[in-house]
Amino acid sequence: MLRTRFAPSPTGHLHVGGARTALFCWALARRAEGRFLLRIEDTDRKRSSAEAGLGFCGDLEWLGIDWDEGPEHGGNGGGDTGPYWQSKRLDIYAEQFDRLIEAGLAYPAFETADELQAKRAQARADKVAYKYDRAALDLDPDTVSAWIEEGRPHVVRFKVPSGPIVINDEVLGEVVVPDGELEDFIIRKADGYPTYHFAVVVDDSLMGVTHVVRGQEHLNNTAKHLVLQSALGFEHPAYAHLSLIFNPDGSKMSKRDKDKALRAAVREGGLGEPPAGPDGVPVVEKSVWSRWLESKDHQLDLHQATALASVMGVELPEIDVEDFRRAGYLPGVMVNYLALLGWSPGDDREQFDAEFLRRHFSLDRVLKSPAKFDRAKLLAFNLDAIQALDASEFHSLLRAYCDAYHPEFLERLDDVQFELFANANHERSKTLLDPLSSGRFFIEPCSSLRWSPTKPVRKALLNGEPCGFDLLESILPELEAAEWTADSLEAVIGAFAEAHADGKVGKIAQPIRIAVSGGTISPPIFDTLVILGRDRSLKRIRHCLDSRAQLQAEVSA
RNA sequence: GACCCCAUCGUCUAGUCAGGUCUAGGACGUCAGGUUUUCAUCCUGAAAACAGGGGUUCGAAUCCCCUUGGGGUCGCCA
Repeated sequence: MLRTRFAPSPTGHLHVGGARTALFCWALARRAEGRFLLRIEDTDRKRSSAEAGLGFCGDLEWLGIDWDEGPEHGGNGGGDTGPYWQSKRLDIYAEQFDRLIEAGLAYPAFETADELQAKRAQARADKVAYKYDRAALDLDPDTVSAWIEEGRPHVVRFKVPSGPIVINDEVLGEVVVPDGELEDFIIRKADGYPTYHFAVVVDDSLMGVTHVVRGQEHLNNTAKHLVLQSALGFEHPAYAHLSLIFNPDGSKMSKRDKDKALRAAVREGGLGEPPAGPDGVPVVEKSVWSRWLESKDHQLDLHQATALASVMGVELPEIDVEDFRRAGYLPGVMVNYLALLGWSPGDDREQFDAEFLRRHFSLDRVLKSPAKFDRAKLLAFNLDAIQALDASEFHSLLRAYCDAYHPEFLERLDDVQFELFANANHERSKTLLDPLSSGRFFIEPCSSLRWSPTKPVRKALLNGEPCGFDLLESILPELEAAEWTADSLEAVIGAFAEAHADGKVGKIAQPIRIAVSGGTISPPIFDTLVILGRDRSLKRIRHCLDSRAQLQAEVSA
């Protein structure tokens, strides 16, 4: 049976590259009626945290990617080839280490990380490629035993056999790594934990993974994994390396991009100290701050990063699935768009759902070349998907979205108003966030409205004869007398336009829009008035008329 | 620097593996018109690509080589 796995390290949210890998692994398994498993690669004791693991489980679920084996979460997971956290498989690795060492295929090495670092730096200065010199192999066996006896810290290195290594990749074809390219890489760290290379090989084999689908940044690692598999007597799984996803500028879209953006901003601003937040307290603790600046290995957590970005006025790049969810994209659109980055059905069809993908996905239609992530196209797809929704679907999606990210809309609009608000915004929304950012005026108090003399405002209120203010003045009594429904308001305003504005509804609609919203953007004016309600609408129009003199003064100034 | 990967409109791509039907198709974006009470939507139309050079072949976007360009990796990270 075909088995695939997605094996993220729990360092944060799921980013789009990881999401696409997971999606392809999932689709491949589903298509073949195989199994898809999730495994947490938490062999880095410094960086792993429990919450982060759960974070991307939620992201996967939101995308509709379910897994058969792995951490149990929301009905997914379980399985009998676990545990699915590498940190809980230490005894399994220990067994495999012993086999390798006994067979003479791995050996202890005593250089410290700092010593190795220095040698690498030296090699770079000398402009030669660095490779571990196998010094530990020349050590006298008695010395080695004595050192181990006395507990001297050491790593275990794999003795890489000579000869070229051939990778048969399902996407790239045959890739040959020439003889002598690999050094004797470390398979067990000084703290006893396996390195990625070792854990991944052992786990993939023991978990029965038949197809390894991962990003192309792993292509070089595959050579290591192949020789390790041979040494351990494991079968080689099939490999498929996916091309990278790029930012619009052509660099690799990376989970570290947010961190990079912040570092750049800090460097540019010449910040020595962590800046203070609105409450006067530094947004990042001083010790965290200096540790962060010391090394690129340290990243700020999401909370700190967001706070820092906000006080510095830096826009963090959207790279996590969660970022797009927050920005109001639909999960099906993300799946669709992600799938299109490197895969296509082969005809002109571009828009499809997960069901289509699981029926048609195959590795032989995966592109070798990298793809840039195009926000504009994603946005266009999101618009199409939103428009394809029926009114009640859009309404409930918008409600759920507000509930998660902008509860103030649910607090200040009652159920009837909210439904009207959803309906009135449906066809003009590209994202679930759109109606909220253009519709803030619906939930703000009337007293906070200000009319600034921008060009469109001047045009609608001050220009012409009669001008918008005049028209507002004269329609006000009619509105006060009107029944407050969209139909009746339309009739009243239509008739007014016929009588006083050359039959052009726009001439009166736009002044009203500006009066009640403070700006030039709103849903259709009749809907807007109904959502706002009679009292608030009339109050705002009067308020606007009251500010006529001031506005005129500002214009002449 | 060493090794590896990649190369069709600005972007995602179809076509490449099985060379001719390709005066290279679609989508997003852009531009020009049109519809519309604002914004958005919607409609019509246009511009826009086989990176360059050598081969192979009757014939090359498609096969081979070189160049150029882009990217990845080179951690006791994964």
